[in-house]
Amino acid sequence: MATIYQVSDLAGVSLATVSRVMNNKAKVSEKTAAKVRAAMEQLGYRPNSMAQSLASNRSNSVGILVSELHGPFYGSMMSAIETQLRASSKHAIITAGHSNEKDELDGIEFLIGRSCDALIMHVEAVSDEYLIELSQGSTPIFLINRHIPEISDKCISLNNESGGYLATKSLIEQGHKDLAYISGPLWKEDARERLAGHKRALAESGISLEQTLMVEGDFTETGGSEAMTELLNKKLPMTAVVCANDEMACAAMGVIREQGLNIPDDISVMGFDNVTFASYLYPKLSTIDYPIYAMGQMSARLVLKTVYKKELEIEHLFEPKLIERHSVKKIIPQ
Amino acid sequence: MATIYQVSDLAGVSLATVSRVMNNKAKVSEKTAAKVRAAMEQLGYRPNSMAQSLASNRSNSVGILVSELHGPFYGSMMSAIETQLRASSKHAIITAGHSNEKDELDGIEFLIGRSCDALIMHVEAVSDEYLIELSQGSTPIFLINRHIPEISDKCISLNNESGGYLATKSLIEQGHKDLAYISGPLWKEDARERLAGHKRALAESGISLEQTLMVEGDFTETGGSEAMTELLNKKLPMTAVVCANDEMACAAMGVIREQGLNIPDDISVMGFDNVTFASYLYPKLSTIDYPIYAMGQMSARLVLKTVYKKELEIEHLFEPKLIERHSVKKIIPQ
DNA sequence: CTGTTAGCGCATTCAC
DNA sequence: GTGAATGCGCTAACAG
Repeated sequence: MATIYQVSDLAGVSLATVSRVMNNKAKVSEKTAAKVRAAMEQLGYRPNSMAQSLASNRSNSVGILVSELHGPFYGSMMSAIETQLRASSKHAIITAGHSNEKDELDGIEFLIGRSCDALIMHVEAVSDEYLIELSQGSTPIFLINRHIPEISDKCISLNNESGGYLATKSLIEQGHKDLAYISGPLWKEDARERLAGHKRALAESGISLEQTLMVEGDFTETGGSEAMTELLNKKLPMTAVVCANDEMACAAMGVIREQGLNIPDDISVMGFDNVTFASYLYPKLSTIDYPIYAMGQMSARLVLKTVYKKELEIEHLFEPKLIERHSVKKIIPQ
Repeated sequence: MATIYQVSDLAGVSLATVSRVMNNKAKVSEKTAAKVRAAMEQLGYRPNSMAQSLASNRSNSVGILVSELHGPFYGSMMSAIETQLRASSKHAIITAGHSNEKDELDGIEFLIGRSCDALIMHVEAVSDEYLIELSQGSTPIFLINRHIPEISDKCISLNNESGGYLATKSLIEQGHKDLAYISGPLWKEDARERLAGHKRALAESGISLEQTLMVEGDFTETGGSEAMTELLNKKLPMTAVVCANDEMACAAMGVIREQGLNIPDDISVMGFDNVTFASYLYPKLSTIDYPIYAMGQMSARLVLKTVYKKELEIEHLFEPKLIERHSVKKIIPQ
């Protein structure tokens, strides 16, 4: 790899000048600039970004921490962020936290160590206190799908409670009374919030919790299958099941069908997230739209605005909305 | 951030010694090592990886270039690689090439500029020549889903032709004669290979190409919908459609059903890739298994072996296999 | 076993 | 406008 020295040699200027034309800071006469550019071209020169960051203390790259690298939800999130960032010539460095504290901490340290100019994180295991402290540090951090009042200007979040409410509410409005609920893992905040929304809708309609079924899932397909199986085994009346995310809903649909039951005639299914494949299922899944792409984009804009001083409008709280497709049946009261 | 100097100060040793205990190279007496560790602890010292790489010319991180950050296929691939790498304390730096030459080149340069110790790439737009030349460079590169004879020791690939053959062959064996094919974008090598396999199966069974339908798709759901619609509009006899990947198969199922047709009674559907959601579709999609997780893992092992000198067994060519589920109907000859 | 001395490739004061 | 000097934080010889 050619270095800045070789370029300055070939161009017959000092390395400071080369540096200047690279970053087009300070004025350089068009004539010498041309010489330098020619030399860079000829040598196939590429600045070493490690050296750049070491010297300048910034890297034009932002660290992204997601829980997993797979799955439609994180896929959309990563895509959204990367696309938005790249449009401003910033790069994303992505790593996974696997929803456990050790890996999340590890990932955060890694990203900070790589001198990312900022971090955008979807973290679930680290504490609010830790994040608040981290936010005082020299690397700006931004949170997605998590709201911490003390640093709410750094959060992009969804009203999960409202989403949970909408889901159950719509089922009730369509005549369902015997509802089952497959929650997310309750140590996760969003899972708790969605459940809270569910309970609010129930309470509002005078349906007591006791007369409903609930199983704790884990947001994965495997967990969804197990939960649905457990629910069915209870042999209790149930005309609809609301799932705390689409992956579980999808798996639930599978086991319902394996039991010879029809969706939505025997059991209606409601999801949450509105991931890409929700509309490709059969029947098409009714769900709650989680505007993760827009939120990912917004988090990148937040970074662009805060760290790189671009003029941008920011929205911190997003609202979910109901998407009615074909997995829910309207019950005619008899 | 604390630097190595502050640590050496506090511990009362030279910075060389601090460096030694960090990398536990060379022998350091347990006593001084303990002092150093205590100092590091106390200062919350974290080595600056930029400085480390600049000085050592290696970064303990490997660059991953995928076409997209979303989608089940790349999700599995990234997860597989990251998991395997992390088990050896190496980190992945991921970026997207968007299947176009500019972004792929850009991504490669970015990753090399970040002094990745190696690159694992799923590239489609750059030329073989470019890659061969790149492989002579100082950063080792490895290719996934692409076979270039000149550098086959750096390739982890799938026998796509065989996969294409298996798919069509199985349909023919089940009595289908009026086949339609939705290919991938034919400028992509894997799309061409899969199509070649399809043609071989056809030829072998004496079915002429003329009596089959074919439309070029683009591996996306949108493209799959359009292609299937086009196929249906031709109003020609068709008992089965084989799709060059699962995303398109999924979309094709959607439009088939919208036309009031039944799967597999009216039209059988065959996919390719066996992505996670293939088994969650209804009916469950029959497809060709692309062991992308294993291949991603293997590519990481290749890096571990070649670059980091671990003892590992490597397999370069993977074979696809037929997964029979419920989207294909056996036709009883009358 | 431990300390000293040079750079790694670049950005950034300062002078001129 | 342009060049010379200094340092970012660390590794890697080389001595001792």
